[in-house]
Amino acid sequence: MPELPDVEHARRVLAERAVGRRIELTVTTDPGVLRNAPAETLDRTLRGHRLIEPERHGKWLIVWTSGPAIVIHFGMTGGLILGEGPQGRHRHDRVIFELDQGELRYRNMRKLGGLWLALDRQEITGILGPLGPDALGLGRRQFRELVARRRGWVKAALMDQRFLAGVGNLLADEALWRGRIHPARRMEELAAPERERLFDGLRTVVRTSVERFDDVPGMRGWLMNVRGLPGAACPRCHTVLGRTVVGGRTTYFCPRCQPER
DNA sequence: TCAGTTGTTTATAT
DNA sequence: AATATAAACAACTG
Repeated sequence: MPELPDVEHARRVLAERAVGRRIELTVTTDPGVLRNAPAETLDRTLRGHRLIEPERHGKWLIVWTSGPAIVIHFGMTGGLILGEGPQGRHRHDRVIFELDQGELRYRNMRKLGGLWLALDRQEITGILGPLGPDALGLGRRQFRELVARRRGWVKAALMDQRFLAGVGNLLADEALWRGRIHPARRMEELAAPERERLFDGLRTVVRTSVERFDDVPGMRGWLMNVRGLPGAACPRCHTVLGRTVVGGRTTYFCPRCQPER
């Protein structure tokens, strides 16, 4: 589930275990994931710098060093692995940062997403593009303001990174299911209590999935745990789930808990 | 062989 | 100006 929780997990691992380490060598085994600098530049620019506290905005990870920053997006199949050494390397480890102690690997099977080099915050802003507020720690009032100026399908809004940063297909379905809102309802037609339910569902889903990263998906009683299974039923009322497409993505919902109107 | 997959960008249409 | 849709990217799995 490379959505906000995965990226936040990676950020915490780095913060706890990699801050202070020095990059000795950057090995690029697949230049296809480098988006704005050739492998040689990446290595030359980063070499000798130490990792400092990383940041996250939505699904973007910003790995700061004492010099430039590495801007990382996981796409659908990416992640970071902190290893003790070269053992355990995988063929989808596309870039490897050899540290003075251990190594950091950017693994990405499908190569959507990638890795950027940025020299300052302004460059990072340009790489990230327009992003809404981060979904983790989003306040209720802020959410109300956001919703007030959005029209169209509610699920499309949740997944729109310019509206709200960090929520993808699975989290959007989960939040809607929790809030008992049909994914194809229109934002401007949601009544005030429905908007509050949506916020509550979103907050619970984002917070819980960040704190219990290892169990997501797979958490009992969650939509994620059953979506896609043949004959899957709503964990709440056991009605057979509905399946449709919203915002271009396969969408699961409970026809009973989340009525169309 | 075919359909499907957690994400984003681009083009096109409304 | 926003929003909706589809295709493309790419590499797998069932």
